[in-house]
Amino acid sequence: MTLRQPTVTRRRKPSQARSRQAVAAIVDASAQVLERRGYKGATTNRIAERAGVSVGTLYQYFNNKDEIFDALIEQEAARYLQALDQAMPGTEVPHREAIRTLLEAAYAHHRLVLGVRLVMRNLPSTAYRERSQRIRQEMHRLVVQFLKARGPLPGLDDLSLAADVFIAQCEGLTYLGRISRSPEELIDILTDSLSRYLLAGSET
Amino acid sequence: MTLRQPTVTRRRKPSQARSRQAVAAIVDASAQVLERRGYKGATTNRIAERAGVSVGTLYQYFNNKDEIFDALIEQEAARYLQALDQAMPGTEVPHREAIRTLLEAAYAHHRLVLGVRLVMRNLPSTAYRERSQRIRQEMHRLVVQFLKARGPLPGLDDLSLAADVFIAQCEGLTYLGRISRSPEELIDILTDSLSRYLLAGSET
DNA sequence: CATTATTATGAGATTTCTCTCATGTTTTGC
DNA sequence: GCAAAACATGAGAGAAATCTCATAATAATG
Repeated sequence: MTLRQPTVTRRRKPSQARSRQAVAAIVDASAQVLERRGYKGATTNRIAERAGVSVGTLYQYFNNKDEIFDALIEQEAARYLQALDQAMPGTEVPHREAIRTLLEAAYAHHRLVLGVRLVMRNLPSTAYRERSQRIRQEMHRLVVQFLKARGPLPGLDDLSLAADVFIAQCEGLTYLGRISRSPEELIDILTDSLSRYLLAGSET
Repeated sequence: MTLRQPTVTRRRKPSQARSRQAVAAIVDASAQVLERRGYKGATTNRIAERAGVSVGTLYQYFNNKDEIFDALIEQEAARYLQALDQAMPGTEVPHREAIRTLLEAAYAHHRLVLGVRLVMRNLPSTAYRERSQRIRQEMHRLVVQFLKARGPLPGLDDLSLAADVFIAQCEGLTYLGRISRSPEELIDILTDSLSRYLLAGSET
């Protein structure tokens, strides 16, 4: 009997520009198809078609369908955190405006975050938790850093707690965004809510 | 050419207690399998097995797999809203405690809400939006009613807006619940955040 | 410009799931 | 207690998706 290696990468690794482009197109296409047709409708053939390559090409670089989604998760998580990091306002910006800026950055990614999360729920639950936790921890770190940079806020002793409230708001923003008010309005009201929470003791 | 009726119910309708029990078991099983294996792993055979019936029985009452999830969505949405409605505290309860009570009710359902939402995202997008919107509207109505019953809150002119903030918090709670802090702690901090927002102008 | 390495292709073999149907069991009605 | 109606079963037909492989095209190398 032949022993099966776990998660063998028996696939080609792209070395030329052409193939790297193909891989990128496939991952991006997977996000689009996912968005349009849901998990059920996101077949490998459709993804390949949308990416403008053949299924064969797809399977040159991915062992199976879920590996594509794996790559998508990694990519989007990285992009999301990077966007937040870059949007991080300096201390010269007033608190309220700084909060709004971060919320805007979070909102800009909400569609993809949703798609990614949908996929993650279809992963084995351990892998899902591990990934979620990693992303969330990184986001938590960013927000704590943001709050800390703003100096001591009166009435806010536990920054870790405050960061969780912030993240909870971003989550809410993400989901409400699909159905109710307009993006601008949503960001308005959540800026308001968070300002009241974080700046309850201050005057600005 | 034969015209195909849209959504024909060519299935049996349960009339005996036995079959009604089977249908309920199937719907409940679908939620469990969904939770454990994700959308992809929720096959009709597995759902039937978990429900303790045969696939044949399953197809006596449902035209196809998605109809099971349809029933699940209806059931869980109804239960969720009903739970919120029943948990609605009277006006004798202090504001802060009343807020906590509602958040607890919302949290108690978060797992199922998550599962249901996962399914909904795999439905055709129009059906998805329509349902989401209906559920959200009902929830919005409940929260506005709650806020209105509590008399005029200083500094809160737009109750509809406040309700959206409330719902956003519930969403956040739901999602954070999977990964970070303990439920009790989460409810604590969100009670805090919401109290600060809703009661910013009052003294209680 | 010939040789080799890399990449691309898509028909279809294989796998997996959905759903049917012929048959058997239980309940109801009389 | 018997006929009819309702219900249950699960092997497997049919449908649908995943993934392979033999072949061809393109790029790199020297």
